Amino acid sequence: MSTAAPAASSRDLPHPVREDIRLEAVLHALSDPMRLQIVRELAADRTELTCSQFVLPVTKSTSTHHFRVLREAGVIRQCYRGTAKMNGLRRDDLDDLFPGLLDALLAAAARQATRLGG
Amino acid sequence: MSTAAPAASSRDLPHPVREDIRLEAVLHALSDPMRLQIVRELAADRTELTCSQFVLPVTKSTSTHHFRVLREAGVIRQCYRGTAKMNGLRRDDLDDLFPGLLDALLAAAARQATRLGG
DNA sequence: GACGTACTACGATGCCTATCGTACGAACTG
DNA sequence: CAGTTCGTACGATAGGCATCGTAGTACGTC
Repeated sequence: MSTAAPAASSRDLPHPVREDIRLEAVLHALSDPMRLQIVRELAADRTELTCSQFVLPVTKSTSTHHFRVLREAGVIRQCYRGTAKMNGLRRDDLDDLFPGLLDALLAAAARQATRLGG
Repeated sequence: MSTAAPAASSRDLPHPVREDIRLEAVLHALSDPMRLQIVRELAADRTELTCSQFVLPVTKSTSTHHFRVLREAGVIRQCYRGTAKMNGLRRDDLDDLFPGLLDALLAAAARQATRLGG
C-alpha cells in the first residue's frame, strides 16, 4: 500500500477485494484461450505490461473486453499510467486465497502448450 | 447383437481420449457451481457414484446436461451398469496430463467452501 | 408382456458472451 | 491548439448455454 495518491492518473478501475474473488469466476475467466494466453504472458514477464504489448488475434474492442473479464474476476490488477493501461497478475491475492492453484494452472497451461505445439 | 459385448452394458458413451483433453475445456467445465460440486463429491467419495446419488437443485434434464459436459471435457468417466449410470473421476488421466492441478483445484474449492460456509 | 426406475433426446426459452465497427475520451507531443 | 496514441463505450450480431417440460428408451423385475 502506501501508494499515497500516486498521481499516476485520475481514472481508476473497479477491482473486487480479495475476499470477493470467487473460484468459479477465476476458472471461467481462464477457460477462454485468449485470456489464458494473456495470463501466461503476464506470469512469464513477472512485471506489469500494457494492453498494447499483447499481440492478440482480435480487435482492440474485444481485447478490452477480455482484460475487463480478467480484472472483474480478480485475476489481474489494472491501472492507468498516462495513456497506457498497466496489467499485473494478482499473485499475492490468489496465492493467499488458493495456495498453489495459480502455479498449478500455469504449469498445466505450459505443459499443454508444449505437448500441442511441439 | 453378437458384438463381443463387455458384459457391463451394451450402451457406451463417447469419451475423449487422454491426449484430447484440453485445459480450457476442463476449466470451463469446473467454472459452473453445479459441476464443481459434482466433482467435489466424486473426489470425496473416491468411488463411482450414480447420477441419482447427487442431490442437485435442478431437474433431471439439467443434471444429465451437466454430467455430459463433465464427461465431454474429460473430467469424469461414465458407464452404464444396468439402469444406473456410474460416474467416476478421471484422476489418472488428469494427473498425468496436468500434475497437481486437480488437487489444487479441489483444495481451492474446499478452502472457498470453508471460508464462505463457516 | 406389464410395470417401475433411471436416464436421455428434443424443443423452447431466456440469458450470457465473444466478436466486430464506429465514435468517443484521456493523455502525451509538437 | 492540432495531431497522435491508447484505450473505452455503445450498439449490433451471432452463437453458446443453463434451465425447463414432455416424451421416449433401456434395463431390471414381476
